[in-house]
Amino acid sequence: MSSNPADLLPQARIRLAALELFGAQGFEKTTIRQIAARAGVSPGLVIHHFGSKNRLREHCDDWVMEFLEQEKTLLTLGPQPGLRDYLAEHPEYEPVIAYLTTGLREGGAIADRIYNRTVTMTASLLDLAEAQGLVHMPQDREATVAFLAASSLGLLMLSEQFARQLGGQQLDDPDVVERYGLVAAEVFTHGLFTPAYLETLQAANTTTPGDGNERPRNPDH
Amino acid sequence: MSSNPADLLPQARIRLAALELFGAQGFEKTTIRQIAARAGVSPGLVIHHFGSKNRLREHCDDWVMEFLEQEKTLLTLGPQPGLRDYLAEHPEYEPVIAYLTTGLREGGAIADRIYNRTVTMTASLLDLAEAQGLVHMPQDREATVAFLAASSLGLLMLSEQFARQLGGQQLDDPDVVERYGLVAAEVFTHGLFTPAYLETLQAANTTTPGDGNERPRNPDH
DNA sequence: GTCTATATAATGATAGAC
DNA sequence: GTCTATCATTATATAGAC
Repeated sequence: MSSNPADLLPQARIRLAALELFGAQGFEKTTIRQIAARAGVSPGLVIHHFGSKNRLREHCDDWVMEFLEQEKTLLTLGPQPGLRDYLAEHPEYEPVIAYLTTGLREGGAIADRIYNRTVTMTASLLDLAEAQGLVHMPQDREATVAFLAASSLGLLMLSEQFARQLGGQQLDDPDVVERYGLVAAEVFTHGLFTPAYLETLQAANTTTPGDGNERPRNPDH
Repeated sequence: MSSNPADLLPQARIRLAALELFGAQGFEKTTIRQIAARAGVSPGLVIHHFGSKNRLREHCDDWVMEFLEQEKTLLTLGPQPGLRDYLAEHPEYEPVIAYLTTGLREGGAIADRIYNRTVTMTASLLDLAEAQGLVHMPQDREATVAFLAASSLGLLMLSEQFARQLGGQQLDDPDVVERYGLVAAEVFTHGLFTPAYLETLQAANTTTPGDGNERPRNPDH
């Protein structure tokens, strides 16, 4: 991620190449030969430095998580107006975002780490907003954080389909950013359903659950 | 999916075995030999009936989408109280849900089909709710539908991490269902942020975007 | 540290007997 | 339709020269 890849030492070039390929193609579809070719070294050197393909993945995982610790802003970015310009100023973030997205999709250890990191970040941002009186916190704070974290990361995982429906191709396309930003703001400020909706749901929760009648009342659909 | 797998014809057993394995392990990690073993046939017969591993996947895709057309309720299910009992009554849905989740994660053709189907379903449900006066629709209806569809499917893709944080293991665990249901109802009814939040965001959108200052105002984080 | 050459294993797909 | 046997390819990982 530092300046020119050709200036990096072979070991760093290998890690960078692996990071980019894992993020773009996924772990399974990426071969050691591809990584070696992109890094400009032999396949044998990849194994010599990292032991195995799996250990190379772990190194990439650690590297990305450490990168996120230093660049805390990255995990707070959603499809809001500033995103496009922010990414334009920091082109070295793109492979990291691809790695995060692919890592979440593939599951495994890195997905848990990203999710947990997002939860922590979301919680502190929510604390900040609450301290400024900008939020009226639901009773279940932990569930709120979980819901927000899963929603934002879920949107990232579905960014391709989401952006396409909104007339763009990427999450940071201007049209996508504007339309999503306005809707999210509206929904998260005024809500989407009338209070009558909430009352029927709460009534269903206090009565016998599982009779099947409360299903259509789910506000998530 | 019909009664006992042993009663099915070999071709149907192969399709069922492939569906379950693709959903549980993903397409890449599943081998033709595994499918054949689970279906109780030889690897050669798998190819003889479906031509190739990729064509077998396409058959599974088509089968699942057709299944969804008949069982429309399935795609409207979120982690609400009725889910657990509903799935208990229909154990044959579990492999389908796993296939949907894994298919969304792996991307490709099936992910688009699932997303588009969810959008259609979400739109009609929103229409229904609006007709009953239960929803105050944002200006951008299409973006609202896209947001709701991506949110619910994103939650499905992250159900493992989400459920774990809420003290469960699956999306349909009682604790998870109850806590999520209440928070979602609260957020989607009353909203999460104060109107001041919305005003600052709209002000940022009408002025010059991309100065970086409107980033922390994103209500999604 | 870096390379070439190769061992070893597993996979998707084919061929042909029954 | 169903099987066994096998081909051809590709992958990770190793061994050893330089």
